[in-house]
Order: sequence, then structure tokens, then C-alpha cells
Amino acid sequence: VPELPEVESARATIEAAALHRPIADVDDTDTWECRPHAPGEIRAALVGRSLTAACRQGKSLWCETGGGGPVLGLHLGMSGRILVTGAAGALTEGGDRLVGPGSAAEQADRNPVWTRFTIVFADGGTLRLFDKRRLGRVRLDPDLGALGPDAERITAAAFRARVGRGTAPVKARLLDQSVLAGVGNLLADETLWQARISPLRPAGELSVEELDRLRRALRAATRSAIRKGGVHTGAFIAHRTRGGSCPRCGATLARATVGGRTTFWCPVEQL
DNA sequence: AACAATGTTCAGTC
DNA sequence: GGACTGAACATTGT
Repeated sequence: VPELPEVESARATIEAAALHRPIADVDDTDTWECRPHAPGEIRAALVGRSLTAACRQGKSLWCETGGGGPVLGLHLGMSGRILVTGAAGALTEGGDRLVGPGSAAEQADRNPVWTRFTIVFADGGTLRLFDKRRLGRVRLDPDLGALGPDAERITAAAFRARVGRGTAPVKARLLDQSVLAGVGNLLADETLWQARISPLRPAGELSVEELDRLRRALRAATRSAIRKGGVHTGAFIAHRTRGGSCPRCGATLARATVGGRTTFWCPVEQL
């Protein structure tokens, strides 16, 4: 379920529970998830070190390891989830205390079968990446240079300049991580619906007023999703199905592929 | 069984 | 070279 809000949640989990715990072992044997690294390469780079910071820009997540150590990039892809467990010595309190978001759906996606990467701390606890659909990625020193400003922090001026240009549909522009980092398919639909702007509008034709409205809607939707626990909590998302209707006016939603992704919008209100 | 799925990337076209 | 589009990637659920 990872879009910016879910990745921020994963980052906060690591920051709260996984920092400064010496690393005793690493399972990096999933050669697809850890591509292009050879098995053992990530392990060799991490064992003996600790994670010292958890950072995020858009949907990209990474950990610093301090003291000239490598950066550990963790991209959650389409279905990645992070789980951190406490020290094995804490067994009297129930042992494997799970740290991180715990909704039923999220717990269900933590089937051990989908474990793709594991860090074992010296205290016996672990940090694990579960990734059902396997489009996530773990890599050392990831290239983050192509990312645009984070969607939650971009200024109004930068938003106007970066998003409000080109002939591509505004939704495609919002989804372009080099323009703006963090917006995924659901957050884009929610934002455009909140701002009452059609996803099909050529980005360069939006007025300054519309761009500012879009940015405000994006910030509000992003912060709400972080607070409530994910993009699926958006007011529009529940209605985002074939034959669904607009939660405001009741019109049947339009559906099409825009920017390469399935897109729903209200054809009456979003102009 | 065919299709869609909240991710990125890369080849190809203008 | 930049802007843009569509397919591919691995896997699961409908």
C-alpha cells in the first residue's frame, strides 16, 4: 500500500525502534529484491554497524549507518511493509513485540512467506521487509538525485513552476517522481477530486489559482493520510470503483487510463 | 482465465 | 536532448 504516507509510517517505525542496535546478521539472499547486489554483499556492508538515521523523500526510504558506512536504500514498491521486532530478551513481555502500524490489512500482508530481506540485531530482534508483489528493492547507496521535492514540503512557488508546465495531463505530472516526489495513483486521484480539477487537464494550462488549490489539496490529503494511517483512508478512495459515485454530488465516476494508471474522477465537478 | 493491482524503469516515438 | 507514452518487471487477488 505504499505511497508517501505509508512510507513515512515505515520511516517513523524504523526511527523509533531500529536505530543504534548493532547488526549481527543480514539475510540478503533474495537476488531479485536486492538486485543488482550479489548475495552477501549487503550483509558484508552492514554487519557490525548500526542504523543511525531513517530518512525519506517522497516514496524513497533510506537508512544511514554512520561512520563512513553505506546508505541502505529500502524501496517498498507496490506492496512492501517494514516490521521491527524488539529484543529477544524481552520474551517475558510477549517476546516478538511488533512495532509499526497494525491494522488488520497490514498485519495480513506480513505473512512470513513474503519476507524478502531481514536484518538481525545483536539483541535478537529484527527488521524485516515483507513484499508480497516483489516490486520493492533493497540496495546500497541508492541514487536519489533524480527525485523532485517532497510532496509534503514543496513550496507554493516550486509547485507552480514544476507541476504547472508541459502538455501532459496534470495527473501524469503529479505522478512523475522527478517533478514531485511522493504522489502515487490513489493520492493523485484523491487530491484532484478534493481540488475539483480534472486529471486530464494539460498541466501547463492550469491557472495559478488552480495550481495553488491543487497544492493545498495535496498537502491536506497527504497529512490526513499520514495521521489516519494510509491513503486508503481518503474520502474519495472508498468510492473509487467501477460504477462508484461521487461522494459529494452522486454523479457516476468516470474511469480511464491517465498517466499509465487507472484513474477515477467526477466528470461533473472536476473540470 | 483474463485482467487489474497503491511501484519504478526502460525502450521507443515525436 | 527533452517530453511523453506504453510495455515490462514479479506476484497475487478478483
